[in-house]
Amino acid sequence: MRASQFYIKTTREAPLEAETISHKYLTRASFIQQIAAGIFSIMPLGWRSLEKIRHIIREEMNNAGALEVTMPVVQPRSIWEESGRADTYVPPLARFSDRRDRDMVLAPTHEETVSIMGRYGITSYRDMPLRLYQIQTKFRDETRSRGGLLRVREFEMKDAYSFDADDAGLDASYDAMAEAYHNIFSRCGLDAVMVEADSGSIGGKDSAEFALLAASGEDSVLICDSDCCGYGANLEKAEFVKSPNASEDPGELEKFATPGVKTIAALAELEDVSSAKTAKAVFYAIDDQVYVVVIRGDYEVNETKLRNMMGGSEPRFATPKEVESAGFVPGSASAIGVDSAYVIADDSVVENANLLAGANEDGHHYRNSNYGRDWSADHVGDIAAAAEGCKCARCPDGHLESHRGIEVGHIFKLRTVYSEAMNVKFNDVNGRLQPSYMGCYGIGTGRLLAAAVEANHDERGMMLPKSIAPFEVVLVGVNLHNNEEVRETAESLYGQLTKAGIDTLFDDREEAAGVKFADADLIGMPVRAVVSPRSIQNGGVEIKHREQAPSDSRICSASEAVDAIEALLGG
RNA sequence: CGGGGAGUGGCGCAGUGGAAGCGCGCCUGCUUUGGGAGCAGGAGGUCGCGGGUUCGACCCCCGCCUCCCCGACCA
Repeated sequence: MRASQFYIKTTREAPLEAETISHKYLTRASFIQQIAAGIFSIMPLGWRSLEKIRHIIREEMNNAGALEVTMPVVQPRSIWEESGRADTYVPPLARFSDRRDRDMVLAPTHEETVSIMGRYGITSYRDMPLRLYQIQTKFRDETRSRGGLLRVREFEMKDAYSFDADDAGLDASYDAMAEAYHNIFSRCGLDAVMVEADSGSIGGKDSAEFALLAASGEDSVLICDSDCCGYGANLEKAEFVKSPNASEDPGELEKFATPGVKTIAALAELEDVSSAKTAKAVFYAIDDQVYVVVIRGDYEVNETKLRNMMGGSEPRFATPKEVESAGFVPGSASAIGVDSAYVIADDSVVENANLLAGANEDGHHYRNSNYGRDWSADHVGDIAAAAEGCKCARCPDGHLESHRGIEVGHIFKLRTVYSEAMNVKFNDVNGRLQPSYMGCYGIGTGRLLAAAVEANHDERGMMLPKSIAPFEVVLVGVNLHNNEEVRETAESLYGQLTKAGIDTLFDDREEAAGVKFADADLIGMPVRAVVSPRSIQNGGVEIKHREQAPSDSRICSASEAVDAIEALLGG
């Protein structure tokens, strides 16, 4: 492609609203253009990168036995009523009425339509496995979009769905997809880690997300630092082994004055002990019932674990009013002596003796509170959030490292949630009607591109991996328009590169050399070849990799340039 | 939805109750060509929208819209 025939309009400055690196670079390099909050157009350069991503995805999906389809973005609301998600989907469905006043929605995902597609033809266990995928636009009316393409409202996603006759089949489909995902990310040059994830309120048993570790990520991911177990999970899901306090005999419950002490940190400091020697009480409302949640002072509550333990309803912080009317004194709260309270306890407070706890009296706490003797709970379990340094639950020596990650893919075992609701049923070997076992598998293509930029850039611009860069090579001509030898050499090299099947951008614009170099760095093609009076004087063509400094470039003769460039590209 | 910030040429920004400016970009010509060039001449703005105050509003007042950041939320 000749740059003079293409649409490249780079800018020196990014728009005011761009804050993340990927947003700035993708905008400055004219890959994307913002139209509204969380809504973008894709420009020719961005399109090329996305097209390469799509191509890789298609190949891997096809290899995994999935068939490509397209399902509508605009859907009748009635099918969402059938699945039961018309009113429960969060964020809210974007709705509108058509001219006949029918209720329509913009699809945020496609379980409903794929279920309809599946039930059309799946009548026997012999019809499965069936794996379908599409690369399609979604619209989610997020309460807040952010970070350029990292989190948007309208976006393109590859979503795949599997139908199987039983759990074993679902496991096989899920594993096939997980393998395809590993291949996709690796072929995109991205080091994405697969970590366990919570399956969310939609149910299902297993779920995993693929995260690209990057400081700008929204996700917290915990990964075991030991080589032996490979355990990783996102913050919502992460398990860990709690470190017990030194065991001691129960002491006598003793109330003491703690004027002005409102926090665990202050309490621990006053008594000169670790916060692990305290019991912390926090207040949640679940289905409008107020609970006091008691956890050891050095841990935080994991609301997802809490939700799952309590049956799936979303917990929220209780209001001060609710806390008071339940009989608690914030700052000095505990479950001790509040008989009417609903109590949830993390196992960390159950197993450790002689903790400092609130006395439910302003300015007072207890020493030596012990579970079972001084108070008890209605529910006990693991509701603690894992954090950096916690002991790994899967291996003896490992500890968890905390990372920020960008969620670029997510796979779920849905099982029969949708097939029951949407009536995707088949006759099994015994002739009995069974719901199909479904899975769903998503990759955000735009987010993948943005994540790749977040993970691969320097101060001059993007450094996209060759498999997804808009071009593999940029051929810069300097003095093309007034130097016959330069022009002939460059044109000839461009022809050879094209013939060799190397995706080349030939910068034949009438721009100053500095402009072309700056653009090449910003767009970040993996290899740069320069033909100029100087390079010819030095023996031919100057080549360098994007990751090399200009001073590390080298000269090769025009005849060996294609081979040298291929070598630099690496395979 | 709560908190904070911002809307002035394509982009980044300044600005004053009395004739809308600067840098970059853009157009023409000439000169240039190794890190976003030089000279000269040009084009381009409903100062977010609607009301109000005023002889006069980009500026002051009221209402609204939009965008960004933090939080909440995120099958």
